[in-house]
Amino acid sequence: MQATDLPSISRMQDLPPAALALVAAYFQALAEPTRLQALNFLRGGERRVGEIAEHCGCTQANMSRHLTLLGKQGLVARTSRGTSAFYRIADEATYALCDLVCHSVGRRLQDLTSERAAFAPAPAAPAQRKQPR
Amino acid sequence: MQATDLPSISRMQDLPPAALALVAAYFQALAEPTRLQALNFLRGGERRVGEIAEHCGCTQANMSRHLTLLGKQGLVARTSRGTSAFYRIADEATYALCDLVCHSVGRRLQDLTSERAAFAPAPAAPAQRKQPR
DNA sequence: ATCTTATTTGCGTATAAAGGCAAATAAGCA
DNA sequence: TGCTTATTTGCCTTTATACGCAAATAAGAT
Repeated sequence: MQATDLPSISRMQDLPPAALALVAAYFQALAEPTRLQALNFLRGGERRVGEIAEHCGCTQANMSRHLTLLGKQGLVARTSRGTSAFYRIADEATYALCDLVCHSVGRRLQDLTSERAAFAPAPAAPAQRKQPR
Repeated sequence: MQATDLPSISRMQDLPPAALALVAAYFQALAEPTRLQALNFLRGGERRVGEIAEHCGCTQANMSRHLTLLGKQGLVARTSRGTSAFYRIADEATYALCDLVCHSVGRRLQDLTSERAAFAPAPAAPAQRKQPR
């Protein structure tokens, strides 16, 4: 039973400015290295908070917060069994999304690298850096 | 002439933790409603800073900053003609990316809406809100 | 050269995010 | 019940971000 008149919005162009805040919050959830690392780790399947924290090299408390945030954006889902809490990827779009960005970033990294290579034939001692600061 | 051994990384799984910071920065650029609105606007083609600012209802100074930030992540490109600066979408992935997120967000909005509808048959006076806060 | 328009930058401020640490909560087990 | 383990929450500090406003810069036009 469908509730409203939102036909599953598919293009950002169609969003009213107010709704862009939701999209921004979604991106915000992905805008943190530790959270991305956690998501990467969760590709291996459901994991406990402690495991994830250890893998990412941060405290359990912080990882708990990160996972809560990801959960609020629907990126991960939580199940508690016994005294443990298991998290798993909940939004399949995450994969495509991250890979898409990785492609863009990778391409840009490559551009920067070859650009730098063109300016500095000798690989050692990057005296005058050519990075975008 | 290809410079390095980076074969255009395509999956985030393959990224070393250090590189995740770059991906995070990319997402961070998209994690702001005004910037998303500006990107939306730029779908119509190249625009001046002033135009974009007006469309988004913010000062020119702030829009200039936003666009600079988007530029640093390779999302937009700049061309100056006369006394004006024109910006345009530079990363085609942006479209796919935003639409992907809009789909996820839209679906989630729909879920929340129908969930709320199930709990509160009367549309007025949301006394006990059922939002995720 | 001076003025005008468009854009960018500097600086101060307010708000949000992340992490450390300790305490609170929850679920099993002796 | 008391103990243990796992997770979450509260409080604080630090750092980053967004914005307002004024001043600086850039490119034309008179």
